[in-house]
Parts: sequence; C-alpha cells; structure tokens
Amino acid sequence: MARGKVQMKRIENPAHRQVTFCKRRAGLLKKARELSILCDADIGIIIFSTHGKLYELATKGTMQGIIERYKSLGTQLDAEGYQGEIKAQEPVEEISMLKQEIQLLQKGLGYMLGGEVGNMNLDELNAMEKHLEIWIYQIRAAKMQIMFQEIQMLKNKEKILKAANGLLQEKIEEQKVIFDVPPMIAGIPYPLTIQNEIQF
Amino acid sequence: MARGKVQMKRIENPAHRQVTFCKRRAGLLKKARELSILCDADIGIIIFSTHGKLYELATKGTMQGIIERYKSLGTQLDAEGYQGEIKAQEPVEEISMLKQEIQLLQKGLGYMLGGEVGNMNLDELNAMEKHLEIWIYQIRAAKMQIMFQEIQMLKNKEKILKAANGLLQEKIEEQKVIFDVPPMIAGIPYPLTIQNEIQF
DNA sequence: AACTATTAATAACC
DNA sequence: TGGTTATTAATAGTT
Repeated sequence: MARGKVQMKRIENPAHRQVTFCKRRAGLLKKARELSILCDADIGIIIFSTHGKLYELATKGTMQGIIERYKSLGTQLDAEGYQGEIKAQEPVEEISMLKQEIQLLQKGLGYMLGGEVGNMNLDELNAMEKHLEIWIYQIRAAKMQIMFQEIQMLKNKEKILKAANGLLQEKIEEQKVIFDVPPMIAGIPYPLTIQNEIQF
Repeated sequence: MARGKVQMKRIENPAHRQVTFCKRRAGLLKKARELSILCDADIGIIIFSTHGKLYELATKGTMQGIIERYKSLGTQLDAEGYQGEIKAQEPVEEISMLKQEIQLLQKGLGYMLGGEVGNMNLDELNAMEKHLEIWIYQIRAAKMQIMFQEIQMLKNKEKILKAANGLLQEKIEEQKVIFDVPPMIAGIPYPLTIQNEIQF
C-alpha cells in the first residue's frame, strides 16, 4: 500500500522481510484489537516468525482461555475428541498450566512495562490489569494448593509416626513388666518432645 | 477508513456492528494470510463473535498444530528465579511487613479496578503496575519462605521420628533375643512404609 | 452486495 | 531499529 504494489509472494531479501514482518505484524494486531473493540469479538492470534519467535494477542481473556474455548467448541464438532480437559486435575497438567500462566504474566508485564504502553488506551490498560489480577490469583492459588498438599502429607506422616512410636513404647513397657527388665542405660530420646526448630 | 473517522468503541447499532464485523474480519484474515506469505510466518487466528460463533485461520499447518507449538513453547520456559533472597528476618517483623504490603496491594488494586483509572495518566498507570509487580513478587516470596520453612520443619520432624522408631524397633529385637520372647500376635505396622497419600 | 469518498496502512527511503 | 512520505489498500456510509 505504498510506493508501488507488492507481489504476493515470500520476500527473499531477509532485511526487507524482517522490516515488513515487524510493520505488518503491528498492523495486524492493531486491526485485531480494533475489531475486538468495535464488534465485541474475542480474538486470539498466535504468530510464529520464520525463526520460531512467538508473538501473540488475546483481546479479552487469556490465550489459554481462548484455546480452551476453541477446543471445547472443536470437540463438539469433531468426534475425535482430542485431549479436551485442561482442567488441571493431574499434577503435571497443573504445573504446565502454572508455567503457562507465569509466561503469560511475564509477557503481559513486559508488554506493559516496555515501550508499547503509548499505543494502549485506558480501556486496554484496564483490561490488562484485570488479567494481571486473575493471573496472579491463579498462580498463587495453584502454588498454595501444591504446598498445602505437601504440608498436609507431612503432617499425616508425622501423625502416623507418632502413633507408631507410642505403640512401640507401650510394647517396651509391657516387656519390661513381663520380664522385669531393669531400665536401659542408653536411654532413647523421647520422641514427642521434638522442637519446632528448623534444621538445614 | 472511509467517509469519516471511526470512534474506537463498541458499535451499539447491532446491524451496523454485524456488517462491520463481517468486513473487518475478512480484512483481518486477508492481512494475516498476506503476512504469512510475505514473511513466511506461521499464524493462527481464532475469532469468537459476540454470539459465540467461531471463525478461524491457520496459515501453515492446522490450528491444532499451532496451539501445540504455542503450548510447548509456553511450558518450555521455566519459571525459575523467584527462589529469591528474602532475608528471613524476625518472623514478627516479616509478617508485619507482609501485612503492609498486602494492604498496599489491595489499596492499589481497589484504586485501579474501582473506576478511578480515568483520572490516571499513562505514567501513573505504569508506575502503579511496577509497584504491583514488586508487591506481588515480595508477597509471593515471603509466603514461599514461610511455607518452605514449615515444610522443612515437618521433614525434620519426620526424620527424627523415623530415627526414634528405628531405635525402638532395635530395642524390641534385642529384648526378643535376650529373653527369647515369641513374636507378638498383634503386630505393629512397620513405620517406614507410610504412603505419600494425603488424608484430610 | 456494490459503490466511492475517505481514512488507514505501509513500501521505499532516511 | 525508528521516522517520513508517496501511494496503495481498507472500509464507513450510502445506494
């Protein structure tokens, strides 16, 4: 659209191609944002450059959200059924999702804190902030859950071990009574008096 | 781009909005195809209209392929780096600091999400975002620290209890040998075979 | 859906 | 990279 019509084929000159990629990519994303605002559409765009660098846009929620929406709709149309559930039931899946969220968060922050802010209006910034909040919440919640689970597990272990210790002590006492054993010299440290101190 | 400049906000007239959606959607997809051809980029676009209708474009492979590529890249980047050094000062002081940060964060969020954004300029928003980032980082790091400490403590407890159990068992064995006691009928569950399952 | 008067995007150049 | 400008491309309002 300027200084001569362009042929619709791959630009061979790498420098030229890079410049065009930059400019047209910006234009495409702008058009997408405009369409989303004007027509209230939810749009997700993923762009991989020749050398595999990722550029993305998600106009309403997150890319993750759009992909899930896409898949949920896709599986309706397609009997093949893919892997549908991204609902993070499996730990591995959860961790994967977490990492994605973190990446999104970082990307969003980078976008905002970089020089691109000048091109965003207040509504866009507002939306970005809401996303931020959601992302943070999700990340925090997921991590908390994992850690709480570990704590719960360890507490259970402790409980079981304490109970086992109790039984063992009882047994020793029984044996002492039955066989009238004199107390051992090398005393065993009483297991219920563990200090809540942290040792590294 | 024609017969008058357009306001960047949602078109309220439904018929008008629908027409614009059609035209601009076509334009967007055309631009995407051009970018893909000219610059050899792999592009995926997902569009959901207001009423949930799906439009999509995948320039090279399938949308599925693009999504998988996107996800693999997302999970590839590891979220290391928050192992940060929060100087474990006095617990009370730390908690107090934490509370202050949370208060600040909540205040900031309330401010931003409460519609006051209109009165803030881009620089102010930018500053607020940076604060947000810092606050989140600090809160997360501090919480992590506390939880790691608890986990560490519980692991130590477990270790000590296991050791104690071992000693007690040995003692029982000794007594069995010394006094030739027949094995007890009510066996004690072997304490080192605790499952890593979570009980609530 | 087709037609244009305009605006928006951008190819080439710096 | 990041600007400028001559042109082309997209499209808002209209028919």
